[in-house]
Amino acid sequence: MSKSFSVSTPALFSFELCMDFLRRSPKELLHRCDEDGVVKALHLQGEDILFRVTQSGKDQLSIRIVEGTLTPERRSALSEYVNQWFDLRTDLNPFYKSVKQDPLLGELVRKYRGYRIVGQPDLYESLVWAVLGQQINLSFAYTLKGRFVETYGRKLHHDGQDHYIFPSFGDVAQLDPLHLLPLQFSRQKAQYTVNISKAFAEGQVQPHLLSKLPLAEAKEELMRIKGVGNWTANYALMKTFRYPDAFPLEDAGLHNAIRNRMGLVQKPTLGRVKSLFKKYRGWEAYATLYLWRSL
DNA sequence: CGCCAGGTTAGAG
DNA sequence: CTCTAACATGGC
Repeated sequence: MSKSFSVSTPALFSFELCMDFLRRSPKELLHRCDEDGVVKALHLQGEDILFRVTQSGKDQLSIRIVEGTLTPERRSALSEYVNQWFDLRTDLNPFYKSVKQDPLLGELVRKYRGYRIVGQPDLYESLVWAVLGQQINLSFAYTLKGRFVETYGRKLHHDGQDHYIFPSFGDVAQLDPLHLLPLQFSRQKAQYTVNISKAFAEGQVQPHLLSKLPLAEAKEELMRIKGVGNWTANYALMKTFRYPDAFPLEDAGLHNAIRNRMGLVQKPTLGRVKSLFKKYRGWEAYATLYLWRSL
């Protein structure tokens, strides 16, 4: 069987802009970018595989298995993964039309035409990553994630390079939070990380059930975990299940972007952000994405 | 005594 | 309901 196959891409999709996002930190261990594409390791149906995504033609992505076998089941799972990763099923036309004249977003959607939310298909990884990023700069967050992944994740060697797979919640659930302190986790981050892992391991959070709930209820479920507040729940639901109306309202970066674009001296209040976002109803996640991009 | 960063919790008022 | 301290450390 062939080692590669194609996935077709919609109108208004820019692989390059999504690649820019994937390239944003040199400390990222969970995928590796080069000039043409991205390589990622994944645990899929009982086997660790390594695959590479590149653009092939105007409206297609090519997926090639670098290590592992490509069965028909795996092919369809990978195709689904890539669709979800790059959000290929969303039609951006209605959004672009509605913000054409918008003072905050009009210019941004023209400048970053085709940019899509690069998702995080794994809810567990989304939540842990959000906790690691709480209240610290992104660079340090990547340092913490790198140590966590190197210490508790799995490693795939290929062609002289290491590729990492995110730790499993079952393994992390058994850790005493104290074990994470040497990685320079704060006590809080350590406790929150183990809390999340336990919630998954003990079945309190079941992603496939959660994804069927309305946003408010899904958020409520996630926020029962100590360490997952409104910001984190929104962030994870936006990145993993792509609730179009989920967005981290309290996000400092979002506030800075609004301040910059509106020429404000101070960051907007929560009420102001809420009211500004009313006109983006149903596209809050994408409005947030483009504002983040402007930073 | 420098301030803010892709926040959250517990406790006080 | 709103306000505050504590959490740990890097980057500018």
